Amino acid sequence: MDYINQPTEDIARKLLGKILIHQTPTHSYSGYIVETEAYIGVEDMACHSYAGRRTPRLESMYKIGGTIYIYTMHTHQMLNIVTKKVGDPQAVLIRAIEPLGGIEWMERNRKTKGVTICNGPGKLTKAMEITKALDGNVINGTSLFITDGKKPLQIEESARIGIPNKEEWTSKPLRYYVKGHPFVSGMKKGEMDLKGELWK
DNA sequence: CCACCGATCTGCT
DNA sequence: GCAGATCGGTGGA
Repeated sequence: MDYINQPTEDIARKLLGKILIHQTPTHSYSGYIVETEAYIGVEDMACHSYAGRRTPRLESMYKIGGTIYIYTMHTHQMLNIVTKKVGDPQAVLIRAIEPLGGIEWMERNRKTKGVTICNGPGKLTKAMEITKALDGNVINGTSLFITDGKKPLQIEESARIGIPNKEEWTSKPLRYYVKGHPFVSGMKKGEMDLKGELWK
C-alpha cells in the first residue's frame, strides 16, 4: 500500500476492506476497515493542520505517509493514517471496522455486544486497545498493522461526520464506506444489506 | 492560570 | 434529529 504517491481520497477508498491488526502483549485484535474519511491538509478547513497549523499535538501529521496519528477528544482516541510526503499534513481517519479476531476481548473492552462495539472512531480504538502510545509510529512497524483483505462490492460517499460551519468543506464527499455494511457508523436498519452482499 | 472548544457518544424525542 | 456529558489541548492574559 502506497501512502505517499497518490491522493488522500484514493488512499481512503483503498483502505476499505483492508485488515487492521493490533497486536498487544496479551491479545491480537483484527477487523476489516468499513468506513474512512479523508482530511486534505492545509487547504481543508476541517483538517487539524488547516492553514499550516502546527502544534506538538499535530506533529505526527507532518511526518511521512504511513505514520500513525492519534488524536484525543472527549476522552476518545481517534486513529488516523498519515498520507503524502514529509511536511504535507494530510491523513485518513479510520471510523469503523467489522471485527474479525479477538471479538470476545473487544466485547469485554466495550462492555457491550453487536455492532456498537466498533461502529465509530472512538469505539473501535477502545475495542482494540489502541492508545496514544502508538502516535508517531509507522504502520506495520510496531504493533499496529494493515494488510490486504477484501474488496468492497460498492463504495458509498458522503459528507464527513461532525463538521459544521466549514463552508464547502462541510459538504464535500470525503467520507467513504462499504455500502450497506452494518458496522458503518450511524447505519440505519433500512440501509443495511443483510444478505451478505458487501464484498466482491 | 484560565476559558474556550471540539474529526464523539449516548440517550431521549 | 438534538442536547448534554465531559476533559485535554490550545492560546491568550
